Amino acid sequence: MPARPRINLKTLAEYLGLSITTVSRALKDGPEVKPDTVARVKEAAASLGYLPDAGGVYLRTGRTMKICSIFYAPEVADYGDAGFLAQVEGVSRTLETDSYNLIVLAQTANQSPLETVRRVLQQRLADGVIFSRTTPMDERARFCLEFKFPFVSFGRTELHSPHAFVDHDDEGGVYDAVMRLAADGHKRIALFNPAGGMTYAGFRLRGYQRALADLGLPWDRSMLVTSPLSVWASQDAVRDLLTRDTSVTAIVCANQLSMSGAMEAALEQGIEPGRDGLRIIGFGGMPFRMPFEQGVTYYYQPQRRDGEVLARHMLALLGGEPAENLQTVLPYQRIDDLRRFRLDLRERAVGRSAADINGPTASG
Amino acid sequence: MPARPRINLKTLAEYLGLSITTVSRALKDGPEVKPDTVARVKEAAASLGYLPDAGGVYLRTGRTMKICSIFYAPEVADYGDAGFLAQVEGVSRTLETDSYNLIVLAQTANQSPLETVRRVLQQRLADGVIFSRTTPMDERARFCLEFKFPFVSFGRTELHSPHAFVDHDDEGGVYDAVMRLAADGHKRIALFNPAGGMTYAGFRLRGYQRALADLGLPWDRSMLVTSPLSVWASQDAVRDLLTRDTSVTAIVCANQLSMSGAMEAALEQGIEPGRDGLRIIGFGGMPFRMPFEQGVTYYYQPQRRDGEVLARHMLALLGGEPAENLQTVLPYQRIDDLRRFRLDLRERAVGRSAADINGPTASG
DNA sequence: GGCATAAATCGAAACGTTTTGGATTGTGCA
DNA sequence: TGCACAATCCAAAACGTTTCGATTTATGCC
Repeated sequence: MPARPRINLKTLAEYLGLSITTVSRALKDGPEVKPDTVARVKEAAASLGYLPDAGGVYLRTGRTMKICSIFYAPEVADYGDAGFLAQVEGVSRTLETDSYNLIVLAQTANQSPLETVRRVLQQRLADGVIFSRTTPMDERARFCLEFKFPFVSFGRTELHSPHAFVDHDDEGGVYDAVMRLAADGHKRIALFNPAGGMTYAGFRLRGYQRALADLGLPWDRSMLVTSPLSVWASQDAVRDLLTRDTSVTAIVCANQLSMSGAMEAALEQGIEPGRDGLRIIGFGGMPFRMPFEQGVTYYYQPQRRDGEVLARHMLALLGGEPAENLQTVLPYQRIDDLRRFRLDLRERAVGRSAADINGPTASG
Repeated sequence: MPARPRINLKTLAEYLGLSITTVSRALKDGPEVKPDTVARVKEAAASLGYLPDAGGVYLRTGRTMKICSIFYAPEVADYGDAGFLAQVEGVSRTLETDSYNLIVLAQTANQSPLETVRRVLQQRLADGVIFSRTTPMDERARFCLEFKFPFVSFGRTELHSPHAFVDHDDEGGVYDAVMRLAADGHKRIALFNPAGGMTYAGFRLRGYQRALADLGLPWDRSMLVTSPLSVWASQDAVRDLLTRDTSVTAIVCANQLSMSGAMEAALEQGIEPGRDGLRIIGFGGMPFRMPFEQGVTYYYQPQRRDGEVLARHMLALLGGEPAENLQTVLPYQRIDDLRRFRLDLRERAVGRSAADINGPTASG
């Protein structure tokens, strides 16, 4: 093992001719320490390069100074990143402002969602956890609430107990999408929702039904497609839909993978995706290139900004803020011209300003 | 903070009527502990749910039981993941077999590569570090060698001191690509190499030049394109090439983002990418859909398997294995029919076997 | 100068685990 | 039974930091 940092509280105390206690207290702005002494201690610590040893702090206080973010490997690792790493960057950069570091754990296909969270708590891997793909009665949320393990979910639950979350306005997004499609003359609009019983699917269905009701359009159950969100599964599901119902003229997709799958399926059926064929609208955090982009509308969630909000809520939670105050529903940013948007992203990338990359509606 | 696990060495020792020392020794198969006692202690530990407290272990031994993997945010987070999360899954799953956990850190655009590594060491965030995008005289590798900080690089350096690495056979891959293009009649073959002075660019250039020499084709410097690897930068660079030289019939691209960029640029010039127009070959770990796939050859690096090898080298290094024995160059797996390959991946995904997803040449 | 009080600093113990070296117990032989 | 040696177990200290409560120093008043 490499040598330990040579400066610890003991050496610092010896250097200053003070006790370890006083030095520790001074570094934490203890009110019973003379301001003179505080300044002297801090100056010496800075000039000697003292860094607190996280292990010592943990053993005494029980605080690991780590937050764990869990990603669902089958969804992310095989088919491309839907923005998780952008979120990781946002989370970790924000945590660092409070000396926290982010641990990333993969939940593989053969693990239950709860197993990974349980492990984080049992092994004291982190002071709190961030997880997504929430369900209405999410067992992880219930576990964390029961054991008082701090967490911020990316997505809501329907639990009565308040807890911290960051989510997007799925109901509003789908409502907007359907209203716009209807304004373009579409009457046979399908909704593609994710399989897995996630909470956000409910919000999306609600937005869909509300828009239909407001439009005076009938609610036709066969217009609801439910499927896992891989390109392949999406392609299958949309193929089925288009085969059994040729009157469908538009699909509101769950994410960009399912948008790609829907485009593939349309091509298979000899239908051109886009404004003149099958109209495709979708959601997501990574506007990378899809088979077709013209006539595609994309509801964008800037994941880096999302990550920052997640981290801020987590820090506030750890600082004692009540969870009721840490519940944020962020708007989607609608992109009607994906190509233009990606060009804009490109120009901003040249400027290399991370804050700008989050888009003009970033209010974080 | 949540309560600490209630079972520690003290409670276990009291339960067994032994000293803390003996219990600790027994759990580690200490040779001076009676086999009877060892078995008794282990059984009690298992049934009472004893888990060692990582903080206590760290404070005494200096071992954090964590490995840190650093990703370069601008390359990964903005433009989509080139397989990093698949690698994360492979690394973390393999580390877990030795009770290690993976920390993922983002190196942002305004940080130097060394800064993140230095921080990991100074703050004792991990026992070792994994980083990629190595340069020939990589300052991170030199730093780690100087301070004896264990590391495994994903990519080689040209440093004299031996160190552990996992890399792909870039020279062999490009050699193979050029030979095959030549066998198809191509004589004006461009090489698209990454900007940034990374070691692997040298290997690729070497493979390119060696193939040309073996083929008796002239080495024309204008056939070498160097650019950052975003879709946008790639598109620009290939546009420049095609504008100034219309005789180019094939490009060996650095990764699939640059393949996409090259396809975009070809389309701009009214050239059809593929077997009858501009032939495009590339490398990468994430065979997601590109604008064109017919006539495209893809040298695939299965990142999950790569991650497993990285983790095994790291564990061996920490276990005292000399770095000279931990240097692995993995072959690329050539995919001539991307569409077929993705269908195969899909079928395997249905089977949900992670080992199979790495492909038939996985020798890991 | 002595006393009371406040300000400032300090010693000791705690957190969980590992490891060195000592103490205790068991065994074999004269 | 006593001695020497091996097997087995144990006490104490270390790691770095925080925090409780005690001790020391400084200040103001009579």
